[in-house]
Amino acid sequence: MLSSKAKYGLKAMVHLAEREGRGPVLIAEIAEAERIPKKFLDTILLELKNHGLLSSKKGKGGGYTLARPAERIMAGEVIRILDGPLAPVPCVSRSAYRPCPDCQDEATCAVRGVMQDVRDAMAAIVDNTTLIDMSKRRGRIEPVLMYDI
Amino acid sequence: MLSSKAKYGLKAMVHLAEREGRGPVLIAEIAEAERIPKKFLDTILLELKNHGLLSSKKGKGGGYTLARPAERIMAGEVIRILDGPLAPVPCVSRSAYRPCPDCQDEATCAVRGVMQDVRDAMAAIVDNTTLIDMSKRRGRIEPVLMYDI
DNA sequence: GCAAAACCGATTGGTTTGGTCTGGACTCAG
DNA sequence: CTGAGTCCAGACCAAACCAATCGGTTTTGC
Repeated sequence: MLSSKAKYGLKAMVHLAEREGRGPVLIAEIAEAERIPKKFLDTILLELKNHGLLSSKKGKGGGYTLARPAERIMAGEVIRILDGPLAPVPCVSRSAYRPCPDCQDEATCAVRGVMQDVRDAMAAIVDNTTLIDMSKRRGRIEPVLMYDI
Repeated sequence: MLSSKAKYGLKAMVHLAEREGRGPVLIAEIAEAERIPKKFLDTILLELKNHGLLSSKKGKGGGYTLARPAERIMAGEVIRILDGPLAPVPCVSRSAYRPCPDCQDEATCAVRGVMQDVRDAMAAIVDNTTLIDMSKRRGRIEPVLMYDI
């Protein structure tokens, strides 16, 4: 299950992708537009910033911007930062392998094989979906924004 | 993340698949062989029984047996019973659709599309993997996979 | 009747989730 | 310099969830 945190993070990132090139965006604006509790979003964006996905500027005229072009930021990066490894069991994680505490022999574990397949299938999707892909796929909120000055 | 409960349930089901046709198997035997806390396994097997995946016999000479041939029991069934729906967000679940409490319009949700793909990819695997598949695969060396993380 | 075994409801202790609170640090206009 | 506007940081908290256990009860075979 995707946590609220990761869900909010993805929504916020897509929001930023859609404002790309138009300067810093306020937390408050994102929170209102995407209906995310502002204080919670605070901590989420900070975490994404500390992992290098966002840049920020303080003070008047400040806000957040994507640290890289939106077409090079993958959904999988956001999810891993906010929710941890994708892998359903730690022993099949590539980014954060750990042996499962309860099985003494990975080779004879009946569960591992199928979970490895699941992990790979999930990774194949989220690591090939960019913020732009996500934005394009959603139904447009305000077409009026296209006629921006 | 797969819960311990589902993991134990899968292991127990594969264990039963490997004893297929040889009469009821004791909880205690499964618990010892698969290194699962017995009392916990108690509740897990009961739940699987109440959902129709297992049959049981009480008293001396009792135990659990698969309610259907192992080649017709899918990993996905076990996982859904013990862990609930696969879908990362409720609004893309086929078996248990619910609107996400926080988005007021599914059509404009940026997250829904990619999560739907993830759900479908997971389902394609776990709903096409039988207990027999899991049993056959265990003990073998996993082929090196090509996905990057 | 007695022991073996599954069945069942309640409870516990720990962890995670989904936040909030309070204050600090930095930036810029005037 | 000062203060309003921002982001930054950590401690804190209630509720939910998880993993497991407890203490029994029923059913069955002999």
